[in-house]
Amino acid sequence: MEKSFFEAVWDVVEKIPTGRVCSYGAIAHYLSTPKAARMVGWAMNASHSAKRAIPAHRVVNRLGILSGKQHFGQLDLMEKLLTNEGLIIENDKIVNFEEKFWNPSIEL
DNA sequence: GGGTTGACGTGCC
DNA sequence: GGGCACGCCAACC
Repeated sequence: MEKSFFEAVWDVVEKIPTGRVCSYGAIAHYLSTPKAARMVGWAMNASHSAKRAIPAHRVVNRLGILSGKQHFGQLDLMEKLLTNEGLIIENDKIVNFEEKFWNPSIEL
């Protein structure tokens, strides 16, 4: 019973340290499928069905934009969560994105 | 098996 | 610098 892509993505996402963020592309690249960044986002969409709690708010696109905030129910929720973890959000974008960026390929 | 989808990324205008 | 079009690949119907 091999883990599906979703589970593999979730496994990586839930390892993102608090106060750190990651991009879909970085996760996809870590899974040796750099072109499949869209699948990571899709896995996030399916994270609601996951048994474990997936910190999907720590996953943004490569620009550090909270592209998936509309999937959190409240548009303020994702930003609020990240801000609560010490990140700086401005116009739905992480200001200190590069500073807080967490690359699984390097740090994991 | 085939077409559609999607919380992306890159390139081009 | 912002916006649009194409590509990419796995899951879903």
